[in-house]
Amino acid sequence: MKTTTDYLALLKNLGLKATPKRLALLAVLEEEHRYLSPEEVWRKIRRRFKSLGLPTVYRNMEELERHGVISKVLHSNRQLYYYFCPKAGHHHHFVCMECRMVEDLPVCAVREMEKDIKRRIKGTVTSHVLQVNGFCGGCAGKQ
Amino acid sequence: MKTTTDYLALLKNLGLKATPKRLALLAVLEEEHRYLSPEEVWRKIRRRFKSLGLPTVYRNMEELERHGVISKVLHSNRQLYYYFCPKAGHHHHFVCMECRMVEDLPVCAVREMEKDIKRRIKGTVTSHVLQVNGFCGGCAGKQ
DNA sequence: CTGCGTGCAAAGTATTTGCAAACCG
DNA sequence: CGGTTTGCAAATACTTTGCACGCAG
Repeated sequence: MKTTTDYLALLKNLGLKATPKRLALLAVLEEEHRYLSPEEVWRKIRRRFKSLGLPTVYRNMEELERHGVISKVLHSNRQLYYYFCPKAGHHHHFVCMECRMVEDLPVCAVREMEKDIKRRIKGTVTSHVLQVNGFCGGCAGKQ
Repeated sequence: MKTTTDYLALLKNLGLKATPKRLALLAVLEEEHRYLSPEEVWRKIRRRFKSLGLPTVYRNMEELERHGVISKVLHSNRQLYYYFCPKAGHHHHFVCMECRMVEDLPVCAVREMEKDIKRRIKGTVTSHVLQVNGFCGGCAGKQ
């Protein structure tokens, strides 16, 4: 749990203005500790303001993703979902398909594969996508 | 390169009717050896028939993907792209961001991570997504 | 024949864009 | 004050759906 001051500093470091809407967006995403779509975020915070447009939420989430504050979650319906990403540095995520909880996975096995891959493709690797799906402890029990 | 007979058998095994349109779709996807969107496939084969609807291509590609004959490629624009997947069994892909070539990666690092992951999340892992992006031998040289 | 496959037209809907007004620093 | 940020409305465009007809097995 972060304080408003933390978010202020976070945004300032990125050269982004700390508007009330950005702060609310960040707070909701972090509190939930689950991935949310722009519309879901919008539903959760819109009433706190006299007006809040859905495009604003889309734009802010996209911006924050570019800066690595939040990260996209892959979903089979190919819609946009984001997760507040507390961990810095390279890592990946486990995503619970039931409750949407996301957990950081500090290990990255792809790094270890890269030498093999480079030899095989005789090219360069610039990025990779990795996400592990399943059921978290709580949800696996209920199955 | 497969023959029409190969595709006939392939479709039969899946319980799908071997229509001329399905055969053309499969042949194009395999020949290209690159990922293509439904619309791109449609453009390439529509003139061979007196009529061919884009929805038909969407439906067939979705169906073939379900049966594991072709596989989805992740793209930053979140549109649908498919790749004809010659390799059977569990594997992942290297995708060239320049020429769209896809190459099978027989190694799966995630399998090795799973024990670690399961301990960490105390849940169950049901699936994972892994894709390596970069530039293939030919395209890396041109950069 | 008989049920899967397809064409066509139409809907759906998440996401994006443009521009003027509001606001943070 | 000056450049961001936002609201609103509208557009975009990919993808999906419904239904009647046609064709593969």
